[in-house]
Amino acid sequence: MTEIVIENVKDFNLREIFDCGQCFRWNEEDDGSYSGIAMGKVANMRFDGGTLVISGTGDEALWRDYLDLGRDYGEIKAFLAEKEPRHMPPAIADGAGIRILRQELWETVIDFIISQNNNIPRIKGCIEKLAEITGEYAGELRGKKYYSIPEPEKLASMSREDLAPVRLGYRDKYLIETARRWLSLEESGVTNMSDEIAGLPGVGPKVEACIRLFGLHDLASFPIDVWVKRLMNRFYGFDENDKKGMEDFAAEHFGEYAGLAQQYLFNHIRQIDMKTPV
DNA sequence: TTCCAGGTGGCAT
DNA sequence: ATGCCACATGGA
Repeated sequence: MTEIVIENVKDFNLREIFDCGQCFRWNEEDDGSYSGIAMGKVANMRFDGGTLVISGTGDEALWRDYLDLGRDYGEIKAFLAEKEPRHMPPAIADGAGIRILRQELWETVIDFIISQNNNIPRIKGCIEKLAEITGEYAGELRGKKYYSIPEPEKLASMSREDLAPVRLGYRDKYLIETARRWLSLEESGVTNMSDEIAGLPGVGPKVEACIRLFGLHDLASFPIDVWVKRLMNRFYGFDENDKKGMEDFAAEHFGEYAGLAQQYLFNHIRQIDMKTPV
């Protein structure tokens, strides 16, 4: 059990990073630290006064990359607040420690196919159960066993009956078909999967945008879901079905960091509506 | 009971 | 190109 200590970490908050809907496999412990699994490595993270302590498996380089510690988020926040001074500053203040993780592509494909027409607690439950019955055992931490997300080969070999305990609903067939498509793409020599995301079964415009943002770290990608429609209406006056208008606005005002802007705003409006339900 | 959740695919205009 | 609607599941 190694312990990694990283000091002088800025623009960083574990809850805002792990509980903002970009990932689904990290959970808060009673002591305020977070435990979870990524890239097959199990770890616990605690953060206090600019010092990040990571215990478990995986080396420092791996976690630095995953947490995107090489990027200056302060610079991006200043850029966004300057480009859109009306609602961006309070949104940034609400989630000043948000970062976009560098997650594995295949996992985000699985995650966001499951996310469609679903809510975050149930998405987490489905992914947990999927890993438990189809993934590889990855280790134990604080009395809890962790399992990795199944590889495409594994998932492609499963039937809907096999996946029934995961309670995926109608999404089970999308996962299986996507795994099979993924395999055949690999077998036909496709190396750049980023061109193949659109067109996978169960992947429409919104899921594709999430995969680009969270799985390919394309910070310009701007996913539009029910919450974003709500906020674009409330903050900027858009009709809720004017997706094109919202995309143009995001590109114009948030530019290459539209996806990060989306995360600040998404987090912000959820904070508001959780506290004061309409 | 009905509505909703980080929507998509299929089918009808 | 745009507008409906069924789709599984579980919590409010």
